Amino acid sequence: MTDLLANLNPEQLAAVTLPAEPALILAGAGSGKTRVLTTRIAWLIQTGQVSPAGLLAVTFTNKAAKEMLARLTAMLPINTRGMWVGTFHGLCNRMLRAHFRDAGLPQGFQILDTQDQQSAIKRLLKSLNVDDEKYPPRTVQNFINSAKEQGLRPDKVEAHDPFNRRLVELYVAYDAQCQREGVVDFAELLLRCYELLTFNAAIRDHYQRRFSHILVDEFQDTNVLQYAWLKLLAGHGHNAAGPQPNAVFAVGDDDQSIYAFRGANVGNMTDFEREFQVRHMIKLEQNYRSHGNILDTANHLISHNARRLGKDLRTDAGHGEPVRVYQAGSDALEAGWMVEEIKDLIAGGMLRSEIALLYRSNAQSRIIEHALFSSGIPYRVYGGLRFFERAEVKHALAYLQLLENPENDSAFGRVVNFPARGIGARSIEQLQDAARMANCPLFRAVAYVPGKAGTSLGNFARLIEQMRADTRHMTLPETVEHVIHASGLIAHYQSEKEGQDRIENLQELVTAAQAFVGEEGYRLDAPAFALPLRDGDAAPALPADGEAVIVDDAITAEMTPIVAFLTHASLESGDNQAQVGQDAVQMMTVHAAKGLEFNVVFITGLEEGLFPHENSMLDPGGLEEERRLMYVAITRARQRLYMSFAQSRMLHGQTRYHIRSRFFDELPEHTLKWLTPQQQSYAQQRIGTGGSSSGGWGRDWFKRPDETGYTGTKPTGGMDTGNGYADAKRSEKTGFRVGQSVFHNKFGEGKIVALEGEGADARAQIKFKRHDTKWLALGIAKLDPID
DNA sequence: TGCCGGGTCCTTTTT
DNA sequence: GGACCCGGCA
Repeated sequence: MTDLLANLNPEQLAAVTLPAEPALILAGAGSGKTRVLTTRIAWLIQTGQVSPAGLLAVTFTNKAAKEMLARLTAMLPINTRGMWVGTFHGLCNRMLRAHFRDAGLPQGFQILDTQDQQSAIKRLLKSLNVDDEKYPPRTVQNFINSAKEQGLRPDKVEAHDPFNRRLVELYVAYDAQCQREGVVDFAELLLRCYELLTFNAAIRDHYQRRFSHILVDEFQDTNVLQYAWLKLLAGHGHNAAGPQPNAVFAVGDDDQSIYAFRGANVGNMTDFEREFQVRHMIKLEQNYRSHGNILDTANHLISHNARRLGKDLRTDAGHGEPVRVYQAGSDALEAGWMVEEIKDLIAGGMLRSEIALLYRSNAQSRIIEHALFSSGIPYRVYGGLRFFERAEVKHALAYLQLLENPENDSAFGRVVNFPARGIGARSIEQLQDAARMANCPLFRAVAYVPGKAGTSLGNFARLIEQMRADTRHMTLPETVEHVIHASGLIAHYQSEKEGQDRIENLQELVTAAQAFVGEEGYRLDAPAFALPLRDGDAAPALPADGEAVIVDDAITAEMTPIVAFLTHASLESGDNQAQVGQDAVQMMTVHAAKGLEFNVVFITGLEEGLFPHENSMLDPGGLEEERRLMYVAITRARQRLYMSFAQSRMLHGQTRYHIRSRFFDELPEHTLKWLTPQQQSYAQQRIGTGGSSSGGWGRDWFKRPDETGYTGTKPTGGMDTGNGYADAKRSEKTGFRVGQSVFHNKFGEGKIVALEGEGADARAQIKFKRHDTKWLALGIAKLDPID
């Protein structure tokens, strides 16, 4: 045990060895957060306070879960298989698989990823003849997901206007469609599981008794529903199984909350503190990653945020180098400068993989890639399409889905005519009519379509039936192999000139299936264990501590290997790129960099409108989130940090002129070293600003703020600044607020960018999706709020 | 049925 | 600038 706790600093030690009570650990960047979390688990087990089966640890990403398990195995000689360590979605999936009947789901329910969900919604809108100008699939999707993430079923969603009432109707129809087809989207996994625990006392009691310790990683990123789910499992409040709620050990950093835009609620941290009457709050402020100048820069910046729990990172590492700041004439020059710097670094012995190039938005990567490519520096771009999201892979998976579940109309629609087999839009329409008449899935409606269309559809149905028969006794990898050939996918891509990569990906899918079978130990002859808490069980058979593995195997046995593999594919979309292993410069968005660290970090494109992003100003608190994002970016660096910005940049096909980011005005002077003079050189001016002169935020961009009196708070133009709360006040006068989405009968959907005047003079500037940005008089224009 | 061209959109993203 | 979607045409 002494081994386990050796080398922890006093705060870490205190956190690891806290008593079994609610605790909140404020873990700053680079403060050894994962170490504390895993050591805590190991310590709890080793001291006999809990068995591996009696704790639940939840993370956001599969990567984090795997990392935790790997470190745990290194610390303790235990079998981590069957332990409840995973992502929110993974753990909910597991519970739903075990209790599928109680959850009202079919046994082999399939999981929709974001793409699948979008196409399901498109299909729904089409079948209901909904005007997709007024109700774009994206809008409907966001509406449904955000409702679910707040734990709201359609009957609980407040809708005060016709637009929202219609959205609620669509939400109802969408859920019905999913239920009919036996599919579940990501948010549904969580909501369904939450409802399972809410409405089924026996199951709730079971898990509440079982998980005496609950550990949560990245707690600042939890949304309302996830927090509610945790409260249920913890036995907090009136639903408690026993007098004592289970010990929730939440680790998070409010300063690194960068996912509010997708529903994360930092407020969960203070709510948790209050609702669980947290007596143990420990701050981990000792940073083991970055040099002093880098930390000072980060601390200084983040101190400009008003809403913080408060925390200051410190290091023993010494000041180190200053933060280097570079002003470039253009985005191309910025990239060119970076390439030169990188060459020097590499020449000086720096590993390429220890150099990270960060940017705010993906669109910025292209020009940097171009520069790196031209000078022959190997690089790797993170983000973008992942393995299981590729079209050809999705096609193959759709065939597998259809083998398993012929009711899955999404899968049917995806591959009925892919590869092309003469089934066109008209045949599909006939089929849909038939399905509607007979009130059955498309697959079964095939029998009711007469004539030529019926014949080609019949051939397709027979193809699927044949595949199902042929693969009945095959292993999973054999099945995948068979399907990619028998479906005609391989042949199709062979005839396509650009098809070679796709064929390789399909082969890779077979390999993935092999790896999956190997890892998960799926055997077709797996003994079927009885599940606890199944229908008809008089007394729920609660697995005693230590029997976690049995439950896990039971779930495995309930799922066919195909369902298990499909689930794996949806919940874990795979790696992005094949070229792992090579020593390459790392390129990614700041969001993607969270949790990573590098010796050298370049933060690029630090310009007003880009970083902070102009759209962030529409949300209340948006600027603070951008600042946290910047904080995350800075704290990725160990030894050397560069920051750069360009005076002109190609954006959306237009040259735009930006002033440098206001964040520069929030950094301490003494940690920065400007590599460029304040005035750009003549040569830079010529290359950088050549041609266009439109757009921009004004004419002072080429001067430092101290010369112009520019305070860094207000660029010209309609962009609102500051905290966004001022606008919330204005809404009392006009009934509208900045950032609000509205619908106009003529111009369609838009977002309010600015408001001015009051009463009869009140005007709103609205950025319309399908039209230009316009000023409209609120007394005259009829605007419907749509959010 | 399938291909081409025009129109439109464009922050961040995990599951 | 570029990806993606849809509509029109061969």
